[in-house]
Order: sequence, then structure tokens, then C-alpha cells
Amino acid sequence: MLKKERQEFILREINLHNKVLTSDLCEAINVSEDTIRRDLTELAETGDIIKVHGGALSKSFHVSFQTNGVYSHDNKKLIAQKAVTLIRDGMFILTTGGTTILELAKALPQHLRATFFTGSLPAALEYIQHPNIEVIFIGDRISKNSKITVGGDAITKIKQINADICFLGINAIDTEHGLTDNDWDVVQVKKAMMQSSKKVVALTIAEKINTQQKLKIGDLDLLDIMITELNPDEKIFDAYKQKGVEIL
Amino acid sequence: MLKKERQEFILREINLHNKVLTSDLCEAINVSEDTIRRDLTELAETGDIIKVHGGALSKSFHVSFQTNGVYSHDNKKLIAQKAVTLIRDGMFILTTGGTTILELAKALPQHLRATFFTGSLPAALEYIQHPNIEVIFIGDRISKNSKITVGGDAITKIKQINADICFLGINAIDTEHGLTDNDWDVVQVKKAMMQSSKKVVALTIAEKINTQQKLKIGDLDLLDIMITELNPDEKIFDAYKQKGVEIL
DNA sequence: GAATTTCCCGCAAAAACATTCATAAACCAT
DNA sequence: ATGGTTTATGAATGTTTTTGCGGGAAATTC
Repeated sequence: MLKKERQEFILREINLHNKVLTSDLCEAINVSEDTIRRDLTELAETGDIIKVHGGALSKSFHVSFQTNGVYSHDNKKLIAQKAVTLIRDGMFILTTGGTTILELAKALPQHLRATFFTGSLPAALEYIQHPNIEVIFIGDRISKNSKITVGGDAITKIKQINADICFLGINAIDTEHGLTDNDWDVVQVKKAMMQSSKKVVALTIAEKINTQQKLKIGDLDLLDIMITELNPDEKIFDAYKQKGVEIL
Repeated sequence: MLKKERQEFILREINLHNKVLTSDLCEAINVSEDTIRRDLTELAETGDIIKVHGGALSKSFHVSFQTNGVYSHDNKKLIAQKAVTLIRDGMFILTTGGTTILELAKALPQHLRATFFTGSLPAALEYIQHPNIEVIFIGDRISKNSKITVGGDAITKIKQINADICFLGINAIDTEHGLTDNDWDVVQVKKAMMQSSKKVVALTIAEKINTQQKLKIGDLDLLDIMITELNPDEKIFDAYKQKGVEIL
């Protein structure tokens, strides 16, 4: 096998699987590891791949890392803008916390007249910046990680609410397990919020779709609308649409 | 699985779900805990995540309030330091909001173990920075200018509390009318707080001494201790001492 | 304050790597 | 063809990286 031929094979392999191991390649092509290493070095120099200890990674896969501050910030902004279109004057709105909800809070029209219920300290601080928004804070113990209220009192209060719409910043969603999260207290709160609202909207960056966490919040049939940064026609949503979730 | 690959997986997991446990990761990736720990250390060094005992956290979503520029800032810091001396481990503490209370929050010893009740959004955000402080937020409608909860629900909740000590940031005090303020809702809350606490402490800059506002919170006999930036021996305090108020 | 969990440090084994050298194949001009 | 040159490969050797483990320190929990 010619050198050029071999390198093309390696490239194809990388683009196909996003990674290769030196050991795999040397077995597949039947040359010494040193030869493979030399090939990888050359390919890395011309810039098509990223050489790492043990093999190499595809460059396209490696992209997309950390901008500034909030992860996937632009996407969250886009999501927030879509979510805002669901809000009308006079509505009673229930929201969780999380960075995506925070973006929603920032994206609200300045003169929106509505009532917001929340247990999130950062979100509440954003809401009160708007002159015509009434903010009702749901009290109880504050969870340090998520900066939202959790506990029985909070849940009792939430159950007394009958909101028009509920915006959930969610942590993981898939068609099999539905909405899942990793903090027991937070799960209880989200559960209650879903029950206390006529319409439930989940906000999430697409990356979280088809992932799952340890604790279940609820099945997909409790969810009315899901908003991501993607186009609603993407085929990743097909399974969700089939389960009756509207995609925005 | 390659090291680089693994670290990208970890980073993704953190950005998606805001936190990871070392134990979860080592199970998911099937490597030893030490390896995960080493990865987390490296990622933390390059600044992408925050390493904590047991796992790691996302870097976004960590805010603190800027207090530079607050009127009479140094004096308020001094007042806060005096107030801290009244606090003991295990106490149940009730606080209002306001910039002086915010200074108190910042001046708390890092490892104080106590339970704080408050209806102030900024104060609550400070309290939760402390690992051993439990924060109970008193919910209800949020007043926009004072950023604290007001309303009947809040007052009902406050009345159910029996705190060891209550710190009031006050607006005006004189010997004739006692404690006064200018916002009806806030007055109701402060009244309730004074009644729900064994000991009541008022924090104020000396400038507000011997001034009055339109609405009465309560007489001086409800007040146990007053803290200002001045020396307690100043003669301005004589009249207050006579009425049974201790000066610190 | 005792028990449990998590962390940190140093060690050792294994894997991966770089460097050098020798061989062999390919190329090329005569 | 042939000798010289370049290029590619594999092997030998020593170095670096990575990883898991043991034991003791530190933190956390009850």
C-alpha cells in the first residue's frame, strides 16, 4: 500500500468515526505503529486532523467550545426570542431558573404587562427591571446550586397557582424517559410547576435533546411545546412530534 | 477512550447539566476516580470549569452584587462588622434588605453555620455564597424599589417564624416616633419581623438618627440594640439609652 | 467526634512517543 | 544496466505520558 493511499484511508477513517487509534490503524493497514505515527504527524501538520496521545481526532468534531461566560449563549438568546412570542399581555406566567430562563427574562419586551411567578433569585431580579411586570416570588429554602427555592412550602404554593403558561429550563429530555434532572428537590418543584399551568413549554439547547439524567420529572405528554435553537423541521424532532409535543 | 475525548465529554456534560459528580463520570466512562479527578484538575486549570469536592460545576451563573458606589459605603462596612459579633453558630436570623444589610451579608464569616430568613433578593444571593448557611426565602409579591417581598402571605410566613435575632436596615429613627419608614408594604413586613424575633437589632448610619418618616414601624421599646458607625459613648445616643436601647 | 467519602501524593507498570540507525525500495541520470 | 541519491519503512533504544493503586490527609456527613 502506497503512502498516499494509506493517508487517504486514515483521513477517511477519521472523518467517518471522528477519531482513530494508532493501534487500530496499524493493525488494519498492517504497518508498524511508527509509520502510522509519522502519517498522523504529517496530516496534523497540513491541518486536517488533530493529533492526540494514542491517535487522532477529527477537527470538525473538536470545534465549538466555550465562548464567554454562559455556555452556548447565542443559542440561548435565540431560544428566548422564540419563547417571547408565546407571551401576551395580562398572562400569568410560571418559570423555573437556569441560564436559558435568564435569557428569556432579558428578552422580554420592556412594557410587557404580566404577572410572573418564580422561585429563581436571578430570574426574579431580571423580572423586576420591567416596570409593568408584577413578580411573585415563591418562598422556601433556597437551593445553593440552582439558586431557586425548593421544599414543601414552595410546592404547596405552586399548587395554588393556576398559570397560563409555564416555562421550564430543562436539563435533559429524551423520548423514552421524558424530562429528567439531577437534583431531587428541583425535580419536585418542576413537577409541581408543570401541574399548575395550562400550557407547559420546555426551553433547551439542542445538545440536551436525547440525553437523560437520574431523576424523572415527567413524561412527554405533560409537555406542550419545546423550544430549541434549531429549525422545527429538523428530523431530530420527529419522535417528539409523534408524542404530541409541538416544536417551535 | 482517548484522554482528550474523555475531557471533551466531561466538559460537555458539565455545560449541559451544570454539574457533574466524580463518581458518576468514572462509572459512565469506566476509568478510575483518580483519572477523572486528574481530568477535572486539568480542565479547572485551563479555566473551563470550577472544581469542587466531589465533582465540578459549570463556570457560568456565578454572580455577586457590586456595592462600590453605595452611599456611605465605609460606614456601612463598619456597621456590618459590629453586627457580625452578635451572631453565633446555630442561630436563626431574620433580616430585611437594604444596602446596610447587604454589607452585613458580605461580612459574615465564611464558615458560619446558621439559618437566615429573608425576603430580600440581593441579600439572599449573598447568603447562599456561604456553604454552611441555610437560606429560607420568604415569598410573595416583590416590591420593585426595595427588592424585597411584601404582602399578606409574606407577613403570615414571618409570623410563623421565631428567630433568635432580627437585623433591620432602617430608614429613620427618633426618640419621639420610634422607627419610621416611607413605604407602607415595607413597614408591614418590618413590623412582623420585629414581632417574630427574640432580639431586634437596628442597623443605620448615624445620619438617619433623629430623623423621621411618615409611616410608623414601632416604638423604641421594641428595639433591643442599635448599631451605627459611631462610638457608642457619643452623647447623641443618651436619649436612646434612656429608653432602654443598647448601643453598639 | 466518629464514620464515610473524597482527595492528594508517590510509585510502578504499561502504553505511546521520539530519535536514531540500518535496510530496502524507488528514482534518476548517465 | 549501474551507481548514486532520495524516500520510506521497521527495528532498537530511551523518554514521556497515562493510568491505577495504596495509604494517609482532608473534607463531609451523621
